[in-house]
Amino acid sequence: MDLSLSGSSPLPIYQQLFDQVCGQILDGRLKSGDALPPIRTVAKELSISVIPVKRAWEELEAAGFIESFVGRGCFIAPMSADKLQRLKRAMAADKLSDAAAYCKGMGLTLAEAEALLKDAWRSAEK
Amino acid sequence: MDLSLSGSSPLPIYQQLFDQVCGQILDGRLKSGDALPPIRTVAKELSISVIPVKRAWEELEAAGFIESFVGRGCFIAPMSADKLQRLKRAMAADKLSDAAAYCKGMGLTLAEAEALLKDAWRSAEK
Amino acid sequence: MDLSLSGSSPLPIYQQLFDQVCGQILDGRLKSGDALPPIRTVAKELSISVIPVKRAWEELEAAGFIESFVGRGCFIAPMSADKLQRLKRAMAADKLSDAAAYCKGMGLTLAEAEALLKDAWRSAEK
Amino acid sequence: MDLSLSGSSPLPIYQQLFDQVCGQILDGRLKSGDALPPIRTVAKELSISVIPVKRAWEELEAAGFIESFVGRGCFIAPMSADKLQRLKRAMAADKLSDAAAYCKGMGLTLAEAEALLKDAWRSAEK
DNA sequence: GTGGTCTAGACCACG
DNA sequence: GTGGTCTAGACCACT
Repeated sequence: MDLSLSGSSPLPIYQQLFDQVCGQILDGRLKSGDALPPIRTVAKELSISVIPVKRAWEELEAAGFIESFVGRGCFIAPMSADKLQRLKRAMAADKLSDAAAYCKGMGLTLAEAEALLKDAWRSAEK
Repeated sequence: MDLSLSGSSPLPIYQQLFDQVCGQILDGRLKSGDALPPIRTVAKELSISVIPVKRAWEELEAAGFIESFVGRGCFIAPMSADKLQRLKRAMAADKLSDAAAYCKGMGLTLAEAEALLKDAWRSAEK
Repeated sequence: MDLSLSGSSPLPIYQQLFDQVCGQILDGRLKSGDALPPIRTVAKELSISVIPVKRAWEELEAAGFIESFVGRGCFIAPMSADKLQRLKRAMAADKLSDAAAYCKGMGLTLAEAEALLKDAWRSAEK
Repeated sequence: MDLSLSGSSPLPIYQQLFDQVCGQILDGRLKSGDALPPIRTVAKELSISVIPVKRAWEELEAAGFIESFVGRGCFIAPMSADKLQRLKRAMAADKLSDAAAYCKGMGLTLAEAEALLKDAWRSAEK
């Protein structure tokens, strides 16, 4: 379980943790039933207090990504591959929809937006 | 000059105001030389204090979008059509770049992303 | 705004606060737009830390009962009288449904349950 | 002896076990003198540790529902049909009383509560 | 002044 | 050991 924090990020710690765990579930690195490390362990490894870790885990639970059990730990919630796939597409569509609305508002044409998307895709690393 | 605030938005008030004025400049509703309403007027219309309005105007001036003259008011800064155009494309490209990186992280292909962009474009109102 | 804590209650502080504010919204003592007292004030009045107060307010916001604005305070969220009414009935129906399922499991008849409900209603104070 | 655990329940494991055994005694599936399965057997079947099972059995004994004999096992305690009946009604009345108080607090009338109870009764399966 | 986030401890119930 | 709740401070951005 690799987690890291960016001191330069404007996002709060708990948000960064949420995003990373969420990402690892969506991209398959974490699967249903996998145990998350105890919050105290994560806190110690990242040299932060338990509070932001706990908060991240809480929001993950509220979002249905994980389940927590007192005395046992936290686990990735059961989720069908199909549901995962739909979630991923929905989130991606959401981001693109935002961008599309913005470009339209700026007076760009669909063709221009597609060209920009292609450029961005190519220059995106990883 | 129509400005509005969203109570549900996580963005601070001054940021919302900045974005709206900025957007109206970029999409042409506000042109070089146009006068901005006095901050007290805006504050009264939106039922907020002058402080966030003042801050929004300040940041607009710092970003070069407006110019303020004590005793006369604030005006949209002169900007060549060409510069405006470049600014617009740059901001749109930025948004698309973000979305592209996200979709790539989610494992989507460029073709899938383009399809989603087209869908979003069609379903976008306004 | 009267809030109180029961030291003997098994419920956590934040839960007690949530229930009380929620109740005051549902029974009309708090109306849309009303300001909630600042969390620090509540904490001081109840001689507790800000944490449980903040948590209660957070859950109220997540549940859609209130809205919070940095620097301005927290306010009862706009909600139509109709929606309020529906919410109240839904919550009451939920409680009764639980009780009904339990009584059924115990082998009681509907008539017996109704008789017990009437008794309870009469003996309920307030 | 069928016992099951709900991962989504907020109740601790020992409590869930307690409730189920208690319920089976009250609804007649378990009768005076019946033997309870050994805690190790239950623990293995439910894939949990013996600790919560042991605790559930202990609380059942403390509540007078079962008797345990070292080396022989645990058995449902003798209880007159009359006492059982009274217990059942008392517990049902308790639940209904809670619900009644809640409905009253919400401003519902007795007639409305009865109507909701009837609805719940009909829609309750099992 | 407000709420939002955080540190560095602590105690509790549960397993 | 685990997570859940809490105290008593602190700093930050926003109004």
